[in-house]
Amino acid sequence: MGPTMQTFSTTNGIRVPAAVAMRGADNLPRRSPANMPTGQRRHIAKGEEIFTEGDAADYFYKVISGTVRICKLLSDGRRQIEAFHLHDDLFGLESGRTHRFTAEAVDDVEVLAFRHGDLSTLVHESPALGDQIMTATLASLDRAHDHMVLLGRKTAQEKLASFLLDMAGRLAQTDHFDLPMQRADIADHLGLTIETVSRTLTQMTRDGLIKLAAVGRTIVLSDKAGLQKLNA
Amino acid sequence: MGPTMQTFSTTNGIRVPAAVAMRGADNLPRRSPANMPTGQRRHIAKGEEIFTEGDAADYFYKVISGTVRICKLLSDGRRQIEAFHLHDDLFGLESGRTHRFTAEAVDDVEVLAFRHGDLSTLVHESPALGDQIMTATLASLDRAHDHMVLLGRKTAQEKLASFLLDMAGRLAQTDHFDLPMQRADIADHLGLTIETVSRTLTQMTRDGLIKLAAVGRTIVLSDKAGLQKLNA
DNA sequence: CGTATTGTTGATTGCAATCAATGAGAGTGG
DNA sequence: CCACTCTCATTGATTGCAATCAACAATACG
Repeated sequence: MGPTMQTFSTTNGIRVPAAVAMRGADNLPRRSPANMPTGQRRHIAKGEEIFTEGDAADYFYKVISGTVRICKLLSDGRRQIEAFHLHDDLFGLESGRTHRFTAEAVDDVEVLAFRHGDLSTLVHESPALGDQIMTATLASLDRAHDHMVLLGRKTAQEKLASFLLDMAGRLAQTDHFDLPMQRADIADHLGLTIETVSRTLTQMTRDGLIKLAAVGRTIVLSDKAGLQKLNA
Repeated sequence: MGPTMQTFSTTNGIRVPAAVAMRGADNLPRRSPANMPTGQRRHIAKGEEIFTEGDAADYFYKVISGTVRICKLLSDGRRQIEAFHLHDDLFGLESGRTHRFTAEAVDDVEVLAFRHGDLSTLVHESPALGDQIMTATLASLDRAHDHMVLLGRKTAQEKLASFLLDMAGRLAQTDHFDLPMQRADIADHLGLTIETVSRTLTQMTRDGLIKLAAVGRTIVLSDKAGLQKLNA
């Protein structure tokens, strides 16, 4: 895990080769690296925001480590978390000049920041890179579509089953993992309240579907098949 | 309105110049038109499907006229309509080799079909076109994000206010328009039941927010400010 | 050790779903 | 042309899932 990784991430919704970020210059034939925009490393402390809705979209980002939440707020404070972004995910790409959502660090986060204005240049000079960003964006749209089904048509239990299976796939290869976010984040991602999240997890524990550590963040999927049955 | 239109559509979520579709060849310097993929006109009758989830993603499409609904189904028949696509909107672009959702004609529809495999070639040869498709896709992602807030965090009344204002903006410049889709489509788009859609529209009529024709499809927004107050 | 934050559990409410019936058109065929 | 059917929309009665209100427990933090 790290910036030197050159394989595709296959567990993330947005698949971008790490090489794109770190060795972008090498992808451009007959160009000196000096001409190239380079991802700029940035660290964001837990709870801090990376950008807010309405900010100028000067940069887009790629997650190196940690978890980023993308959210939108209604005027009265209701919040929807559109997505959590993990290692290798891209976020902050915009069609317009400003960011249409807020990005915050769920835990301590490291990202690479790319000048948004360079996107077009990058794509011009390396069509393969353009393809990959396009693919990543389409994959993100895919995930958004799946999440709309969840928000519009699934029950609380189904929402949590889907969420846990998704996070397990992205955070670890095993059925044993620690959630990086708190209940309020899960609730605002799934269109529920924290009470319902808590109650549903407790019920799933009673049903033998999962095991919850006393601490609350550690999850074991003890009946993956049972969870998958709730998923579709 | 037709294939000769060369201006941008500004009222749709996905903005693509019509010229891209119909005169793509002209955008490619020093290339014979014979080499170029051309949009293939297709007519789909009301209710027919354009492609189904799982189909090979051989083509992507651009709406010329009519309304297309994009949906996903759960195994037990619950349906989520991810989006309605109107004039000039692109749909059916995929990151993988198969379609991840179903596209159906809400009413009689005309589209242009483009070979999906040509996308990469097109973008290679005309970076400007690539930018535009990229922009259209990002705009689509934007709309998806807005819709997630609606599905996850808005009340039935707020959902319908948002929906009516959106459709008014896209279908007409006036506050008087005909909805192309039936109540079941609206319900499955907003994460509600047809009964709740009907009741809420009736209540909005009583509140003087809208006027409903006896036929049911014709809507007048009589208090746009009132609706906008419900929107955020 | 005291305080703030986060998570769990209980009691109750309320919004939208479900179940059910009726009405209004549109299309069909006798 | 008119019954007949089918689809679509509305309205009413009731239920039920998740939200809200409330208290408390557990953990982190200064």
